[in-house]
Amino acid sequence: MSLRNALLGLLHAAPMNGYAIKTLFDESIAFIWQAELSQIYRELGLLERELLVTSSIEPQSDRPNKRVYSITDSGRAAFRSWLLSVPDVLAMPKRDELMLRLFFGSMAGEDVVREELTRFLSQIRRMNAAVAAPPNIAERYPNNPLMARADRVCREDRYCGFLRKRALMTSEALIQWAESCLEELSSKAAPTEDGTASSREKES
Amino acid sequence: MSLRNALLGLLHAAPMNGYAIKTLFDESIAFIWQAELSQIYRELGLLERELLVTSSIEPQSDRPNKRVYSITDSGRAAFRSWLLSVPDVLAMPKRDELMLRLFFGSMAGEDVVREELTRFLSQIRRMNAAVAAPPNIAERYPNNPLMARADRVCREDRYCGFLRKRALMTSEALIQWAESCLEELSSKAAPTEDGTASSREKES
DNA sequence: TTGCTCATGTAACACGTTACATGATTGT
DNA sequence: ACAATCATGTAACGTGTTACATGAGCAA
Repeated sequence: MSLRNALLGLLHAAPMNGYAIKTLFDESIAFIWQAELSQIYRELGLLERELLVTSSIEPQSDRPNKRVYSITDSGRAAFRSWLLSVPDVLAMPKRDELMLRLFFGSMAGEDVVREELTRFLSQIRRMNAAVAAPPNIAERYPNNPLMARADRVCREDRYCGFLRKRALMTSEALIQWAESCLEELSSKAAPTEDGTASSREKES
Repeated sequence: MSLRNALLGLLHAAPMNGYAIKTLFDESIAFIWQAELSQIYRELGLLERELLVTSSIEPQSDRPNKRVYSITDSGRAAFRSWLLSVPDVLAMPKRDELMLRLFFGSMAGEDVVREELTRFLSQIRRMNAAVAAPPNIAERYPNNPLMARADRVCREDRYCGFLRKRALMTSEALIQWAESCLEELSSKAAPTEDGTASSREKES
């Protein structure tokens, strides 16, 4: 139900075609929600069938025609009713492959775990930097007024500020965590000169 | 691909029936991975068809019979190859309903956002407490040696320690974040005596 | 000429959720 | 009497991913 409401929420601001929505997802709310183009097209089709949006073809000469979607009154109503009804559970369950891998870490061995943590760390550092100093989106899409507007609105919006802060705080916590794990791996069991205790031990 | 490897990993330790696996998921790795019973049964069926596990019926008199699954050699091989091949991307994309709701916070209004943050906070505090002082699982399943063993192994395992630490650090960061958001909501815009600036503003 | 951007879509598959059916035993 | 636990499963639906097809214009 969330992708559909993301779409309705974006269409609430302005009529858009699927491709533009995908760009918005990727550029402005990538760390909140993301979706594949095929998924967006499918969901837009469903929304149209349910009369929550309507579409019309906007012809273009040099480029492929656009199918531009607009939200309807019942779409607005559906979005509002989703937005205003607070769900009971807001702490979402986690399914994270790295965690699963770590859970079986003693079977994987120290080297593999170190490699995984190192990669994870560099990826989180990159996204932390991207959130701390967000690139100017408007500059990169000079002929796209939607992007410029979305960028400006989000920079000023109080709740978008909350989201940036959350991304910053969690990524910093994860950086600290991964660093501390790597330190512990280096400090203990690094020198295994004698053959008694190697990194991987078999379970009973 | 991850659920199947979670199953193979658990069966690596001991043969088990679907229901017991579900219990393990819920009690010991709930904050790492979770799955519905129907999903587990389906995946076990697929694994059996692909000869990565085998099953046999263990008759019981007073309770329904058990279908106990064991991992095969090719299952062990498949698990190992998954475990040892480090994927490129380890920082998983987030799809979090609360974040999406916050993104549209100015349309939802301050009261709704406050309610959402408050609920989120209490849920995260609860899970933080559960990780900080994990309940004794072995006590609650006195006739289940698998649970007792899983509990003991996980308490001693270095990588399970990493996982607990991660859950602690991220939940603490989220608690701080939600508290700071609620504070900001209370401090600013709490007294709106004059009608000039209300909490919700319409977009242009 | 190779590949990127813009643009729309289909098909198949993988993974996750919800509801339902069945039925004995045990605890409140 | 009612609910929970133990136990296995099916069916339908919802959501996310990957691969493919098509095609013009533009830049290195």
